[in-house]
Amino acid sequence: MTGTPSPPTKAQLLELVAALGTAQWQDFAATAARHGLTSVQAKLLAQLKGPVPMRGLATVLVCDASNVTGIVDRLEARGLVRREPDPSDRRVKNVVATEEGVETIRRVRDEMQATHSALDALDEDERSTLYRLLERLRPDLEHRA
Amino acid sequence: MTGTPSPPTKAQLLELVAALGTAQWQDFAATAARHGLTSVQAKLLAQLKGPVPMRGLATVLVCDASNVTGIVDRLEARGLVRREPDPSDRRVKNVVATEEGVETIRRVRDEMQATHSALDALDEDERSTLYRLLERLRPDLEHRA
DNA sequence: CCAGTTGCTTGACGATCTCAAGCATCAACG
DNA sequence: CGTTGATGCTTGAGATCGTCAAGCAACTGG
Repeated sequence: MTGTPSPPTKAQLLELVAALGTAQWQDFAATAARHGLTSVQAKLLAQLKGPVPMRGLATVLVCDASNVTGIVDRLEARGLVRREPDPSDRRVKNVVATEEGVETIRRVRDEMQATHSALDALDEDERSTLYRLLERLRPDLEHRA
Repeated sequence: MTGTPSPPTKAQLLELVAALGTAQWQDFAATAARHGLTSVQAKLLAQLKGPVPMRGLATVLVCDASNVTGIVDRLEARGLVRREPDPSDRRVKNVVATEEGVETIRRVRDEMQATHSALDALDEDERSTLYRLLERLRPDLEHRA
């Protein structure tokens, strides 16, 4: 009954991965927009588990430091983020999410309905399998970029 | 030997999917940049299997039609794309990739090294499994957005 | 103390994005 | 027909995002 189910070409798999990445990004962007955030602002906010220096944000977001200045400016103007001096290096400014910032990004995560309902389509075993496969892709994808 | 390998929470899976989507997008953007294209220009070019009306591009890219005008303007100025009148509706302009445009986007696809080497880490069975799982995610993710 | 490096900001400029407004064309109805 | 409304595309204004070059402050290693 289960002969070989015609293995996908690398190109097909690549296209599917790209399509899903795009769809998830749209879901994220649309959800963030409902909270008055651009997708980049939401992405930055999502990095703030603790205090992070501007330079660190630029590295994570893979962009110029001067770009981070503007994004943090706008988030700070809305009270979602705060700049704190670094006690051990006076050049550094650490960015911290305010309570409102934390709450906002938590809501965005919770309200990504398309993504949530997609993952609900899988049972626990399937999620485990998917997780293990994706974990194998991670190192190559992140280090060669 | 293979007890339950601690099933990932939905949040963990979600984070992993997001991280991989981002990494692949970076790979795509960096590769496109080597050919003098922005990521958005490359993405638009990737849609052109045949003639596509401006409106259709706006739908696929999930953005305003006026935005497409500018992107196509720049691609056209570089000879990667052409605007053709639609024979059955004089309002419509169909966008077609020139030979150079086709060749350029083909190269971008071929040269996404991070993505290719990541997929090479999987054998054929694993790719089949991954493909089937991702296909199940697709409908929910794309339609609810 | 001095030279070089690093962290952040500013300013200039281009690309992306949305919205409102405008023009041309189509489609439908009387 | 001809008017009315919807549709496709472009233009212009204004905000955000992104880079680069330049500048200032502060750290680091002699």
